[in-house]
Amino acid sequence: MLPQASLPGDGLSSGGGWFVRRNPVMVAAPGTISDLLRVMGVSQDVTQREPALTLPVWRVRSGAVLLHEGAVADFLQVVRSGTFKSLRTLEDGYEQVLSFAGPGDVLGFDALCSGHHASSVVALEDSTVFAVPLRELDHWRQHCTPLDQALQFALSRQLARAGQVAEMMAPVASEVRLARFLVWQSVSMAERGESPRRLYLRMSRRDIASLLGVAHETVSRSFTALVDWGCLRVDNREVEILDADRLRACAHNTRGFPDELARGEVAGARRRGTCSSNLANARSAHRELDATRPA
Amino acid sequence: MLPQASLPGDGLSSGGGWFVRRNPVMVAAPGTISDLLRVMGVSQDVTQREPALTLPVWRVRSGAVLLHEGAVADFLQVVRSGTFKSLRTLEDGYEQVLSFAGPGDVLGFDALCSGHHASSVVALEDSTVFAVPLRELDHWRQHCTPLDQALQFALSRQLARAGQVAEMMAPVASEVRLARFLVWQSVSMAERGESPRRLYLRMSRRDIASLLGVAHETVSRSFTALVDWGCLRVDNREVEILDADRLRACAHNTRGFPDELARGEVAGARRRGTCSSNLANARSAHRELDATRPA
DNA sequence: CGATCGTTTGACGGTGCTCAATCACCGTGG
DNA sequence: CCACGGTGATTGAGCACCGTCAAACGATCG
Repeated sequence: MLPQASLPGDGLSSGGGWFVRRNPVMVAAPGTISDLLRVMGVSQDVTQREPALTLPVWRVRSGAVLLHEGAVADFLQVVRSGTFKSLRTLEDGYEQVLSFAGPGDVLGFDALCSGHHASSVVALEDSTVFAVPLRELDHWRQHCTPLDQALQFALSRQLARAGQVAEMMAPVASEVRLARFLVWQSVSMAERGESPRRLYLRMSRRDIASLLGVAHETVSRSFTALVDWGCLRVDNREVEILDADRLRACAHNTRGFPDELARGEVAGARRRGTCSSNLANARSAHRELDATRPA
Repeated sequence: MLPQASLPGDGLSSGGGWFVRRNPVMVAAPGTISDLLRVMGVSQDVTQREPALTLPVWRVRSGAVLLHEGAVADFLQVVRSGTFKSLRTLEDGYEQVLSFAGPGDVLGFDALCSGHHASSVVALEDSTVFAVPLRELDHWRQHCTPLDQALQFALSRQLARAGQVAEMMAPVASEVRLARFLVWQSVSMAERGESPRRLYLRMSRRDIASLLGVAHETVSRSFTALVDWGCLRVDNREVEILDADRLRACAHNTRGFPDELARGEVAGARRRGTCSSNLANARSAHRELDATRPA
């Protein structure tokens, strides 16, 4: 029932069939620069300085492709409402999800260096975006300093998030990856002012699986494992975090079930032998780094 | 104990041990904006417009930590020469390599949104960087348009690369990941004007393993597998690509050894059963995407 | 209500992680 | 000069996590 997206009933549905339909995106009423800045986190009002500047707002239906990988880049997009996933389609049809984006996030910036989009972007629910023409981007950045700084800020955040995604793809137990993903989702929700305990996941198990680098069946199994361990309550895409501390402990641990929680309370759940991992660079050669965390 | 850190006797070592030591990086002669722009790929000379602007150049010895994860960010770095790795240290001491950076690449931009570095940066060989004070960054960007555009270009490329890294971490056979990594390294070398056939890897097997999301022993085994398949010749960190087409074919295939190469020539090397993968989003639900590649 | 897709659960087999030993390489110091 | 400790790279053996295949159930929408 997808209980409500962000912009219900826009009356533009256009009924046509799937991929033949030309416009997965449709133009809505234009927005102002102030609207754009607000969603990007700039409180300051610049209406008086640039009153006339407006830019198009597009509606994107759930499942529609906003940006096509390989297509020439015309616009930079900033999410106004809704949720998107960014993905690359590998040569054999495989889809690798790279990130999820919500209000305030920038889409399509990776196309600037080559002129072609390096990744596709698909709406996970009915959404709206600001479409900034690439031709005018430099002009606006030079004439609207808050916009420029907000853009740099968003790009920096996007790079930092790419690192977090790599952490979630790190070769650790699948339950740990899912726990990290849920913690990450939780703090994302909190940053947007929503409840960090009750999550409604907009993405499918497949998408989560691709982001975490596991099979989607494994995501299901990891969900039930976290439920068995008392961390969560799960009903399809609704997730309630019952024990945030335990979930975080699981997310921090390299492999499987955290040690200090293994005794008693969750009987018989312990099944892995080792808890230290040889994987990758644990305790590698950079002693300067180790020095920052004295034994 | 902790036998020596990054600076084998630079005179600054201050004898007092490890992390207390202040300067793993040393100041060299300052560079000009033109130098910075040149390494970032801007041919245009702006010396006449901004003749007086110079900025510090730092020397970073092999193994030294240029940026510390969690530290407050003072500078933005642009690689002038050498190679770096960027990594995040997880809570349990695990090191996740995020990317490798060479001349022209920007380091530390992920700190702009939070004020603290989201990742550490370590030199893989003796290197030099331009250090751009964050306080002056906006000023320079506004007064030197080529620098600003070069920065945006570099950031866009960095985001695109993050996607490629995710592809290399994708859950496919380990030999495929290594093949993708080598192809990626090869084109990187070609872009810098060096030979795409003969590679000298600056990073250790551990670092490669972390980037690919496998154990470092598996990287060794995958190297020997690619050698057995006739793709490579490997001597420690020197790699010669013998059959680029076959290597690319292996990199494109989802799992293991490419089919069309399996017969005859490499006898007995075939050992995997399936070649199609259920993993993640192969052929998932987005019909618009399929429309772009007609059957 | 039927078709389609998403989710869950089960069983099985294989890839790759773990542990371990060995070798090569290097700078150090006897 | 060679012995010595330390690091990195390689190879082998064993096992278990997770990918694959399969089936069943639930959800959604026409």
